[in-house]
Amino acid sequence: MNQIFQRMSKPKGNKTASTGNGPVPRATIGRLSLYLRQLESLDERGVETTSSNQMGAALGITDAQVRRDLTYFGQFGQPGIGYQIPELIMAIRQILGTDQPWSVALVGVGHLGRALLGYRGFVKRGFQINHIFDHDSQVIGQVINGLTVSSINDLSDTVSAHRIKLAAVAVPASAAQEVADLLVESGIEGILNFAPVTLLLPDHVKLVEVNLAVQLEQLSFLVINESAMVSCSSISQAPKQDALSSNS
Amino acid sequence: MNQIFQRMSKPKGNKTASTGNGPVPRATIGRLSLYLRQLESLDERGVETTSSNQMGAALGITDAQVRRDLTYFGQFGQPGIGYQIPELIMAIRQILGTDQPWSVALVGVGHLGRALLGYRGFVKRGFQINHIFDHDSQVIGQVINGLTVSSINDLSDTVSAHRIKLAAVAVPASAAQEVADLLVESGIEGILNFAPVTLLLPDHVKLVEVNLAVQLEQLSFLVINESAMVSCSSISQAPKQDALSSNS
DNA sequence: TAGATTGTTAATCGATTAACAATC
DNA sequence: TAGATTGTTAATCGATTAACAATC
Repeated sequence: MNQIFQRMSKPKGNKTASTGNGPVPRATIGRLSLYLRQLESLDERGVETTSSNQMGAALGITDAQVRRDLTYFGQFGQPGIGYQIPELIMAIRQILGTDQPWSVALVGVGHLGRALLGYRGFVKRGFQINHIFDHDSQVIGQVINGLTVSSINDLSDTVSAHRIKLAAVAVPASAAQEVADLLVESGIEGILNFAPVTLLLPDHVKLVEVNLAVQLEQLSFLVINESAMVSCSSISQAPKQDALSSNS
Repeated sequence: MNQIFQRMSKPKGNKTASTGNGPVPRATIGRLSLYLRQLESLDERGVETTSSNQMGAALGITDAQVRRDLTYFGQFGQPGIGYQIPELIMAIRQILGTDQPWSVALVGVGHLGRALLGYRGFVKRGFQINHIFDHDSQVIGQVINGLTVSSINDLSDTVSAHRIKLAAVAVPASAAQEVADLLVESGIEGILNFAPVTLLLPDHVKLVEVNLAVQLEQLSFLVINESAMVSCSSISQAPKQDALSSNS
């Protein structure tokens, strides 16, 4: 069991948690994000309590799945009552690591980069883009959303000086591996990659790929196969990787 | 068996295909996109033949998985030889429905919309954004990437007149459901949704959600759980839906 | 021929769900 | 109390993989 599991294992201090729970399915993490969004929406409307049944219904999954997903991390509900929404929101944020803000470096300030800069969903979830970099001397020095574009040459110093852990890579495919190498050298811990290339990274640097062409191909497949699945969220499913609680 | 399966079932005309193959796993479709990207890359370098072993190694999956994925749709290889790359590329394109171009309507021409407009990966994969719409009268009439921004009021007429099947929704969360309703009324068949809301759509309209906050939360989870999985592509995994070959 | 690699089966592995005692 | 709902187990379902005969 690693840090987060220990931290979350007895949130109510009333039971021994997750004995024999086994590894966390990958899909569970994606669903936790969706639970969180749903819970935040209920919270904004002033709802104070919910049930696994209600949460599942909103996302098209079973109540058993919701409860199972949560119990990988502890016990958050009250039998007969359900879940206290503010409490569960805090718990899920802690599990996902968004109970504290993350500073994110953005590399590549084209349209996609600017879209990410302007995306309020990031800030809302505790991700703050604090440093932006580009290769293009025409762009360097520009101020966008209150941030000055730095030269890619400064990336290494800035990332290591500020101990930035996360980066979003929004550069052309041809430059992505080079940028990734720079980030790795500078001590980055996780990369969100938008470039349509398979990045090669050391094991200790985590990677999430966002591949828009893949998403659109999923959609065209669904459309031409009328009988196929109804919808499809962006919960990630990796090419076979170790299960979540296995060792890296 | 539906259209595509019949079409693909005997690509080499030499065997009875996919008897008892069962439904196509959802993850298989996502991997087909990745195979395609890998194959195109090999093809560009002039490589003519590959093997399940080579393809799997490039994506970190087993050779058995690659072969299994392909045999849901037919027999594309030669024992002892492997796969002819150009032939397999064509076959996968046909499976995914990208052997013919798709016309895509884009709704919302903010930074994200512009990023999508400029994304060469779409065109390369046969997706062409031919119509763009926005709500903002300041933006309507502007020419972006050779396309004139139309009023959202014209969306319905344009989509139905041109029988456009796919749309990308890149509007704020608050407007997304309204836009989706408009698209559905106009006869759209598939929606790629970038707005962070759960869209409600009739069953016959397919949906793929791209949720950037979810992706970043996956990344932060991975980073704070050092022992977690190494990486994570954007192959979609839905909250439980029907399997691919089941009926809609 | 010997070596390589496919397509496919059966075995394994992992994730989801139904069911229910425990609890409020 | 009766009704609701949890946490958890065992059963089910689905996806991956090892192994191998068939084939080039």
